Amino acid sequence: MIQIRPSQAAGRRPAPRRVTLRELAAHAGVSRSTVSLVLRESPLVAALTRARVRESMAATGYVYDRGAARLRSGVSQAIGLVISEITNPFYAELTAGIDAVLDRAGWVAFLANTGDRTDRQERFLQRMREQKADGVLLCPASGTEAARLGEIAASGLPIVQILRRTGPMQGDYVGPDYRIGMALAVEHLCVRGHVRIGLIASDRRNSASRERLEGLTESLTRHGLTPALVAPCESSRAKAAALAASLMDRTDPPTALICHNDVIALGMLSGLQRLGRRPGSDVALIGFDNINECCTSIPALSSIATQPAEIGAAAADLLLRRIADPTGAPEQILLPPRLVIRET
Amino acid sequence: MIQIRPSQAAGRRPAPRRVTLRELAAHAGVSRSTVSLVLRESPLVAALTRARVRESMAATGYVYDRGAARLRSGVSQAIGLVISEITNPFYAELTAGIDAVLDRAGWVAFLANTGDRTDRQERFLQRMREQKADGVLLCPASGTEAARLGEIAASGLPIVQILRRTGPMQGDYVGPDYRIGMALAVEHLCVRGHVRIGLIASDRRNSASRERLEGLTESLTRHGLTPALVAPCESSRAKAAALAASLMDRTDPPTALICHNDVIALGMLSGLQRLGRRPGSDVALIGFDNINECCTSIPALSSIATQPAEIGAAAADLLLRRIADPTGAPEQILLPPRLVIRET
DNA sequence: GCAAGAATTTGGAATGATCCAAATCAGACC
DNA sequence: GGTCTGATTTGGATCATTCCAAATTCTTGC
Repeated sequence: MIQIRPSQAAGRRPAPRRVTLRELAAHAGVSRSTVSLVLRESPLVAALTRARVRESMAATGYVYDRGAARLRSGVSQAIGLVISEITNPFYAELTAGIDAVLDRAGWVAFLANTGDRTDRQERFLQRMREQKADGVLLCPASGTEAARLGEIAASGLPIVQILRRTGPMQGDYVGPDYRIGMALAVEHLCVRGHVRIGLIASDRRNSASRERLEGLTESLTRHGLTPALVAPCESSRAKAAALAASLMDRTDPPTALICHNDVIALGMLSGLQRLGRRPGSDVALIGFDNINECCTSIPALSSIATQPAEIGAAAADLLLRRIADPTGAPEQILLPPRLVIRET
Repeated sequence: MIQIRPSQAAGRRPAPRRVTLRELAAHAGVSRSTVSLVLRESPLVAALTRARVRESMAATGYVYDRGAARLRSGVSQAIGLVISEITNPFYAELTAGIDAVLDRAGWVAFLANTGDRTDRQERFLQRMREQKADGVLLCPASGTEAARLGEIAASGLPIVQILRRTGPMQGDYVGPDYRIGMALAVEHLCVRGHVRIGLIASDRRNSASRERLEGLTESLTRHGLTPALVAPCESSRAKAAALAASLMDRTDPPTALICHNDVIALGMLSGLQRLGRRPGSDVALIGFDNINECCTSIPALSSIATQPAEIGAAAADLLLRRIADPTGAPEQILLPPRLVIRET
């Protein structure tokens, strides 16, 4: 797996050796230590010296070697980002929010897309330890064991979980408040007189699904109701569209559907339409996440807005704080969603 | 920017020091060099010795330090991935394709989202050099200067461009064959008797836009036609929807529209519908990229399929080859699109 | 039992930065 | 001029690995 001497290819272009800190120091006529202090913006060096070193940097085209620095200092300015399903637009927005914060702070992120599989996740976490990332933002794949994450965290790699949390929620976590989201949706539907409300759910083995279901049940209970149905569905338009028929064939079909996310809701939307049902009048339909597409679908999809970019930003922020202070008290940050009512 | 001693936080959890190769060697009763060879799967070591070292690895919980290895060997097994617009589903698919290849090969990627701005791109490329990535997959931001990329490549950081290419296309590049895509669409439309065919375009300063326009013009010329209109539009549903009215208000409105990408096409789709036009019968509408959403929009969007995951995989493949052999001849790989006709 | 050759194993130097304690420098004051 | 003090600057050790040439061990044939 680790390559030995990857065919060094007897450089025709002779791979122009980089200027090192040592050479830079010689060029500026100061010691290595002084240059190092300048690089790290230390206030210890005299203004004049700093200026001279800066000039030499420009003149020689010096490039800082963060890897070498990391070896001694222990800080790599890099984190891992583990996403379970990057092709879902929601995660793309989340990623953009994270990326913006990291860029501003001068950090970089390793990206991995697990496809919600624990083996890929495990492999990637291992690589993060090998690369000595300073921390990891993790949306744990369904089926991740809390104990395993505990081990990794204990080995000195701070983890902030996003969107989903494993086990007894004690570590750092940032995500939407799914319960409030469900409460908003249920409230809205009950006011309109809906009584048979169903949930198109997802994999029960992750907290994001469980919390949605619990939120729904609690909210319905407050109105003296129970879920009319709970149908699991993979997160894909096609699967959701296909599911529509079997739901509507029932003897007592639901009058309102809340979907685990917008991808499913949009699939359901077109599935229902192909069956000749008109979402919004025949059947109420509410998605989750409020991705861009909701505004332009026909009819426009109502959705519970979870503000992925803000969640990403808050998570990145928290991870950087945790890296700076590994012993601080764990934080659980829940961002309240809003309900965006459109035509369905 | 570079932090000095980020508040080492007087470890309560005492940050369990990692086992080093030296300690591992002692545990296994061999030399550092031998352990190093085992780690790199060298055939030089005796099977028995290898087994012993492997046992010790498991027993001590050793974690390879790729950063330290890189310092000596020069290979980091990490690359940079620079995307211009991650929230576009097309790029998300592309990223997934890249990620799959890298994962299989045991590499990791640094991710950056430039938002199509050259300053962010420049900043990120600088960080890649500091982190000593072995290479970069780059979708150059509009306005990127070819000379700048040349400099960077000459400094020893291999670059494979994806989707867009700057300047005289001489470096490594992987992307769809936009011209063929346009030819397919034009052919299809002309056969149906369309004569007034328009293009909803994008920023002209990148090759992906220029090649689309050129492809369209060439294909139309072969039919003795010229573009009925070329309207620039930002890559957003809302902007595209808003644009619809002004297009249809013309005295001689186009009967067919080809859109720069599906995001724009879907915005246009709903914009047209709100104006009371029926895409597919009143106006032909063809998108570009064939993202998932095309199948489930109502009416289903016809689109030129560019197979992002395959492009990503091919690009990652090429970059790994280029890293292994920096002196090889540059390759330009164009993947032929297919036309997927649906309801519009 | 020994030489030759192949198969393994090894220790010192190197990679490019930071850390740290100690050295040097510059003023201020007597 | 000498001493004290605070501000700068410095060199040697160190971080965890690989490289390389040389040393050691094992086979084989006579």
